Amino acid sequence: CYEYAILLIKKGLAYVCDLSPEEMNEYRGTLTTPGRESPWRNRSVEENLDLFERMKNGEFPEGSRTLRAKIDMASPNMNLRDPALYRIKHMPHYRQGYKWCIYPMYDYAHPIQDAMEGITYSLCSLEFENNRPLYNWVVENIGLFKPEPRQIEFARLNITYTVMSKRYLRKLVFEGHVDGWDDPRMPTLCALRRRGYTPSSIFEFVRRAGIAKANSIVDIELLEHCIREELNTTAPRRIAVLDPIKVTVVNYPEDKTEYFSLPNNPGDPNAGTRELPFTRELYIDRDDFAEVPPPKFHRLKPGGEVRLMGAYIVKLEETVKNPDGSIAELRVSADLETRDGNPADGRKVKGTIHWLSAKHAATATVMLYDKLFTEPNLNNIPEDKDFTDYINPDSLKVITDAKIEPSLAGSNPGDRFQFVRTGYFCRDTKNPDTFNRIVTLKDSYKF
RNA sequence: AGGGGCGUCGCCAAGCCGGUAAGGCACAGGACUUUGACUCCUGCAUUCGUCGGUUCGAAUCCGGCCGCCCCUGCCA
Repeated sequence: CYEYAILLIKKGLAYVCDLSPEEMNEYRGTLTTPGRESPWRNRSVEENLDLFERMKNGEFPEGSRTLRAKIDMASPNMNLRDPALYRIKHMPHYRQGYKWCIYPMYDYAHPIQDAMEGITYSLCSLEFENNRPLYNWVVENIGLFKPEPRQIEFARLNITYTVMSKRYLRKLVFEGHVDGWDDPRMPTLCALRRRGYTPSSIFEFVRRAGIAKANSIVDIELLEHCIREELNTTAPRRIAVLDPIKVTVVNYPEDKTEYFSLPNNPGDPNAGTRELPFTRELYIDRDDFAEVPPPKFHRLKPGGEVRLMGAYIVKLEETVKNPDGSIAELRVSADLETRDGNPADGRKVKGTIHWLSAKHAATATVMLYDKLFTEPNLNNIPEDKDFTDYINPDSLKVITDAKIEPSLAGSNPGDRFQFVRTGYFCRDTKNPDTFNRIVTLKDSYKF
């Protein structure tokens, strides 16, 4: 950059200006009125060269002088009103230490660096559109770049219910609203990775969202759709009972253990199967039982039947309660003829629920992540509000005593599964005993 | 106010050297289902910010207006 600056000085296209920051601001004019030329604008090439050299060597204090491009103080584009190219900074240079005291401005260094790196299309976001004429000015007036780099702008990605700017993300981390840059609720790549999002699902999301110049905010549902779509074909199904209640199969022998074979992916026969132990004492999810069922409730209810996935059809016989009224245990009877199919009498059982043998189930911690904010568009909140006012208090629910099927114990950190009827989960890489919910399954059932 | 951009379905987004509105997400029905998942059908802009002009014909060309974003750092 330095050599090219010398070149521009020699061409009479750059000059050392002694205006103070305040003066320069005043000379710049306003959006509607032209600026005035600096009194130092027409120094000789020799003087400019000498002063620039001495700026570099640290002879002048910070803020005393700048190297400026000689363009047009009356330009309607403020960036072209003799922008600073170099300013003095008395800070240690990464290689020259305190012997080097000048540093180039972004607008000057950017096109040069692009050219040196062989960049032909320099992509950036919309707010740099006004800088493009200056980018081109540098490229054209240095005139030495073989493929001349070109700057092309496009709109940055925004997603509903989250923030994307570094400034905001930084605040979330530093104020402790999240556990760090890789907190699985963050939209950072390291967080998405920890959450369980695959690179391919993110690529697919970005591809479908598209690239354009309109400021926009993409529905988070599109991102979720992309990871569900991928994991539906690749994630092995497993059973986890997040909020367990005890179920006793009254007509099943106390000391018997049967193994049922469940598909790893019902949509993909090649995915194989795994064995799941069945005993008299089971766990099912609290959500799958209702003492007073809402309409169209296809799960366990008084007098009703459900299919235990991959096993028997079961009928609720009795609800045992604790003294405080809470449910202690559900007692059901199994139709032992339905192990491999439907009942001979042709009756239809609508619901299928997941279950685990109490004796065999392992315990795990499960992190249920939800949207970090309650407001879809954080760029659109009232003036007197801060974006942190909209943080979702329920963005994380920790379950410490979830029951998981035994086979999950042999999985590795980073492995992804579909917890059947619940969602997609990823074994955490930082805390291997926990599973992160990547995304829920779609659920068309409305209470 | 001067300049630079942008405005097509709830959210994205093709189309834009004129020929009569792709696709995805979301949503709503239905089929299938030992995941209320998946899959599969079906529906979802007579209209392209708006007004007017040119034309046999305009989202596409022309003009006015409206709305939103960016620009007055020796930040990036």
